[in-house]
Amino acid sequence: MYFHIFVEMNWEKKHITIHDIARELKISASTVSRALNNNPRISAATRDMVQKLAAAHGYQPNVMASSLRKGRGNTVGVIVPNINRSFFSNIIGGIEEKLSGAGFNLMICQSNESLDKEKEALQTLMHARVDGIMMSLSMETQDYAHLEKLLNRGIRMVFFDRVPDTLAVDGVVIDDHAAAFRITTALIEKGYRHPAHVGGSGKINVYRQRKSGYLDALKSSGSQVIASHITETDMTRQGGRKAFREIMQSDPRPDAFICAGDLAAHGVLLEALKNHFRVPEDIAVSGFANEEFTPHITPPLTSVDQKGLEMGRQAASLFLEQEATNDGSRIVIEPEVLFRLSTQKEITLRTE
Amino acid sequence: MYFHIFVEMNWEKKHITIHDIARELKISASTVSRALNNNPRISAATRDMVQKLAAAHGYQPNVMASSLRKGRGNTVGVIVPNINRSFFSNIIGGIEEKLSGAGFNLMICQSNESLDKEKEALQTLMHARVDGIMMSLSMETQDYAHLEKLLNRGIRMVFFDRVPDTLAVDGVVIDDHAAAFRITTALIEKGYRHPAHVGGSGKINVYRQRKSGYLDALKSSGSQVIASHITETDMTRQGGRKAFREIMQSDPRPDAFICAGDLAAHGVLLEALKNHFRVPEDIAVSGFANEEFTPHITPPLTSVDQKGLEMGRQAASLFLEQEATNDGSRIVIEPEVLFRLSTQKEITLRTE
DNA sequence: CTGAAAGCGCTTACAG
DNA sequence: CTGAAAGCGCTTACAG
Repeated sequence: MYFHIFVEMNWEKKHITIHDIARELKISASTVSRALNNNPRISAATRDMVQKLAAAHGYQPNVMASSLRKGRGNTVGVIVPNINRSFFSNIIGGIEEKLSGAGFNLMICQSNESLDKEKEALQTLMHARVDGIMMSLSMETQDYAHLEKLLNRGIRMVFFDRVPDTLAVDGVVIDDHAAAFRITTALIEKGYRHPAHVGGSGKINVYRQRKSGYLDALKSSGSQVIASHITETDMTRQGGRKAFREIMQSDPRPDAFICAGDLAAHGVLLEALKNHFRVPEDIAVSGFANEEFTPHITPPLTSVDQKGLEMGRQAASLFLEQEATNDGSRIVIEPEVLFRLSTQKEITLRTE
Repeated sequence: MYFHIFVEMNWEKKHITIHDIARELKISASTVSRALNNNPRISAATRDMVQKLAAAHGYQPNVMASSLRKGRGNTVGVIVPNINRSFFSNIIGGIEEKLSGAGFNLMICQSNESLDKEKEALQTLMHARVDGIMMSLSMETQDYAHLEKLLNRGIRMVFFDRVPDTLAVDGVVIDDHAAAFRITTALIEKGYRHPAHVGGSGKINVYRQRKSGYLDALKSSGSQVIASHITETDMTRQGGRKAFREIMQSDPRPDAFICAGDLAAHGVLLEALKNHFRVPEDIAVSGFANEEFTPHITPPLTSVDQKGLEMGRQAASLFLEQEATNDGSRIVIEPEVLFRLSTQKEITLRTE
């Protein structure tokens, strides 16, 4: 009786190995290993026999052992600025979807927009012997020496959204320029005369793209570029409020704010309302990223769907297809502009 | 020359092992291993010598090898309903902070509030041979058989926020009852006569607690409990809108809505405004979870800070202290109610 | 098609 | 205080 219980507990606790299966089937562990891995040199009969017994015992390969032996762990590291922004968590969802199908696990790190934390995360991931790294740069990351070092060591890397522009690395981005261009053009067509631009740091590629999309739209519609209508800010609500106050000093005053981020756009919006401007009648506001809150504020905020899920999937595919070298291929995804009430000039007049 | 280059490349590519260090120092690999792990039986002199050389070479232990040998991987699995809710991402932040200090890595999975995905995640984590699991139940999880199985196998588990109430497991929760009690009491004191309650599924512990906090507050303030003022909904904006319409049918009408979630509260708020009620003058609305958007909508929404970071830290500490068995200890954290404009009755009268 | 053997890099009784 | 040896569970040339 006691013995029985003891055996049962062992059943529960002890993991079954290929040797257990081999012994039971009176074949070698090598054969079991091959059968389990669908090695073509194994007869169909033994393969099926092995796989059946393995399934019956609920055999699970010890990933540490196989990783150690194979020299790679089937894990990929992911670094995002922040996990709780819907854009990035969607990307992670897309990556996970593709990669877990291919048998990879994810190790997720946050840089919190800090270069030091980014380096730290890289450190951790290399330490964990990941098979590759998928990441988006932190805002602070201007210099790519730490990334080059890894690339030179032959580490597989794929970047998404925020890509080191001077490095020939694989990456997937959205067409930021097109999104900003489309918004700006649309607002001009709706009758807004002087769209302003609240951008992010010019050191960051995506923000440069958004700004140049805005500028090109002004030019191609024959509008004047007014220097005092263009500013840079950190992408916070506070930054947006400040940007609004500053830009509204200028003459002529703008009647639209194309913002490179949703938080800044929301700041602009709140400050505009606070100063008794009507949105969208007097002033239009648009953001970027389609954060969860954007459709639910008053008025709902025009923004850009950056296709995070899609981006994650594509980045993962790129990673899977990637050969030993990064050859600098770029996938560009079309963003979708979501026009909402905050840019809908004179809607009441429409019904006439 | 060529040879030199070859050597250099090897330097970059090949990971250095304890044997390399042993050879260079003319000692055994055992000693190197012990020195690196600060084994007290090693002389200070050799320890320092080894550690110095290891540092100089940038030695990094192969975690797969040590995991395989030790039979555990220094990884803990984390399952949350959803990674992009600020509450849960804060919890993850707290867990990471404590656990990475103790040398653990995190494997993060999302259940998406689905029991099936929760089981799948558990499967994945066991497969990866994690040393333990920290999790919050999915909304769908009513039956705990899958968890009991793991517990019986001796898997270390710590739960946070949504804890299986019939199992004697370690967990950390907030005092949901107290938060709901405090809000309800405060609203009654502010002059709201008939607070209604928009709750979540009664099958879930946290929602039961919030409801009973509401009920107890009514009782202790001598208010009447009106059955038609109490409803259950999924915690979406749509659910909140529907709940508002339903409850407003009843007689007497409520003049306040204590909601068990922020999205539902926002739905209530939007529907109230749409129907030309003034918030907070005619109707007060409060939420739960202090989601990012709550301070920024109009009017700002009273909500409850669930102390995610703190909860994550405490859960991680519990995990680290935990002996082989789950003994069912519960840590209860005090939430903080953040009163905002949405529950601020007759603020204009205040100034008289 | 199958097996015996070596080895991935570490840790840890065992011995001294 | 240190070393030789075994072994964690797998994979994979090598041999047949």
